[in-house]
Amino acid sequence: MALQRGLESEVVRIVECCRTLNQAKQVHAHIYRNNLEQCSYVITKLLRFVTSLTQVPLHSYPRLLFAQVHNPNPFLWTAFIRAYALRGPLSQALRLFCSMRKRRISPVSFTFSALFSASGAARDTLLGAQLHAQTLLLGGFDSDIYVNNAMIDMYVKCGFMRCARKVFDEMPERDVVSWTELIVAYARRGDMKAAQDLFDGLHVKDMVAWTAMVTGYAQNAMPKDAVEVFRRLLDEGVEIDEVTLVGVISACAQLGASVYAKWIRDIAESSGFGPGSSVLVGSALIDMYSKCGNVEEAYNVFKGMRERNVFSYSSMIVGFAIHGRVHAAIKLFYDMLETEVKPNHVTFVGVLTACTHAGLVDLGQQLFATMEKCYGVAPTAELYACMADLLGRAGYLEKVIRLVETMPMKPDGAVWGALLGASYVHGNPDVAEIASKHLFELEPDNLGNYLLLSNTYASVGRWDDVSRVRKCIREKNLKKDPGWSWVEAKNGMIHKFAAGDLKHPQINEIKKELNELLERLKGIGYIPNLSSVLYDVNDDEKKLLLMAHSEKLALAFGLLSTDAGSTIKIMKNLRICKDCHIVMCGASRLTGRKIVVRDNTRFHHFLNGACSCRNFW
DNA sequence: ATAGGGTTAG
Repeated sequence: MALQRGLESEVVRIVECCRTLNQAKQVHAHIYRNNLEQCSYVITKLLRFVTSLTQVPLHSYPRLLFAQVHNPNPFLWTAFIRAYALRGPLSQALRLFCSMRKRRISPVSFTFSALFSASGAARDTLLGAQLHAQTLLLGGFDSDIYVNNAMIDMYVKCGFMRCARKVFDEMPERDVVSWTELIVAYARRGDMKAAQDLFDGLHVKDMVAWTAMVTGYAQNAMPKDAVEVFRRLLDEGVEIDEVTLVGVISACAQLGASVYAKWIRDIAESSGFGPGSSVLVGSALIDMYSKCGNVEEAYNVFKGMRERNVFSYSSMIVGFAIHGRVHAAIKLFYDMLETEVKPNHVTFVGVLTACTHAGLVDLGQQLFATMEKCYGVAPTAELYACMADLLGRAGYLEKVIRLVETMPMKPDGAVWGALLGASYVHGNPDVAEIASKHLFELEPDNLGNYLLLSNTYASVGRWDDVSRVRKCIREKNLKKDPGWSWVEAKNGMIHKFAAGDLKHPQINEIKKELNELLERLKGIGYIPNLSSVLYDVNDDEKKLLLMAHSEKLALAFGLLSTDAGSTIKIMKNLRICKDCHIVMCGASRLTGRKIVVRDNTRFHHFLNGACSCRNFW
């Protein structure tokens, strides 16, 4: 007996060396020669290997392996069921499970965890619940930690949070995996409060649990909290890996400040996950640098990567596009086509955005038309929105309407929003009415849409319509998002300004600097652009309101607080207005400074009186 | 055996 066991484990060790199907078949012959072909243990190992080869159909050789054992034990059954559970069809996995039950063979916990995982992946709630009932009927499984964890995962994937929570609350013993599964589930639903409460109650936090919190905050647009959690994780001496880094890098990208960028880059490099060694970290850094206004450094990271994937290319293309480096974006796209890396729909979002910013309608249309046939990328709603923006901004409003009518999915807010924006730019209230009618249904509380419609009316002097829309805004009690701007001082400190904000300690100096700048600008022909004011007030009041725009305050502070010759970096939460854009152009000429403004969608690089967007935004 | 993963328009 002992001799037999020794032989079994020796053969199993040989099985574990298999790398190809042919090798597996040779080992199988060896198994025959040693009379081990009925041994479930050995065959289970071999079956696990051959079912991991995705090119081998399960009904061919694997099925033969399984069928030749007369009395397969639960582990062999499970290995075969698991293969179908993972690779499908799920119905076949169930059929096998039923035969196993008919033969009165008891499943093991692994059998259930495989089936739960498959029903979760298939979002098959009914099946999941039936299997849950089975575990209760059979008994003994309700205390099994693997089975319970798999059940939590299944309910979470199917969207049944309360069932998942009930399993969690009632299981006699939980491990860090059970906790993390729920933390992630709450974070994905946007409930960071619940996630944080659970996390606080977890006593043995490991790297994965910490990472789930960092990523959760980053994904819910709470970058400061993400960075805060990451700092605490470092303080506690928890190990980090590339997944942890990606979460916090994404948070730093949202913060958009150079100090955070430098801080996390150093940490990434010193922990051995620099862009040279990790595609994941490298791609995240590309996105971060471009969102921090440093597209050159983004490109340096890109060039320094040993391996590049679709995320690296897409992030870089999008980066070039939002910085107005249109030709760099398009060139990189064509370079990418020469590599093994296949573009996806985000790649096309990037290259189409680049076309939009340069008004390259023909190229954009051609790419959009051939995208699916040549590159296997099916058009998504986002891509239709890009096309609506491309055509609309170039003035082809009817083409956008035709595009919307023919798109295979229901047009979303982005598509109608692009059309409304284009109607405003081209002063077409009739089309603006069509777009806003849909937008008011899809996004009833989005003030921006009402303002765009109202301003489109105003631009052609339809004042009755203007007051009608304004009345509607009042009735709905919609409030304008306060405009904020941030600017980096010399030491990397971030200073925040609201429109008309007088609370800054250096406000008097700032006002003086701004007034002087505006006077000098008037000397070279600057006239305040009163149509940038969205309020119905007299011209003097409009001039005052314009002067108080947060980006102008930020600009003045930037001029005061940074060295002559250095770049001024401003971030803002709303779209930059025409008047501020004119002022930034002029200021870059008068002061010789480079000014970079990140508004809510893209970057403007002002240098020597011109903007990288060529006044087209 | 089970948990954490980056790029997206107006």
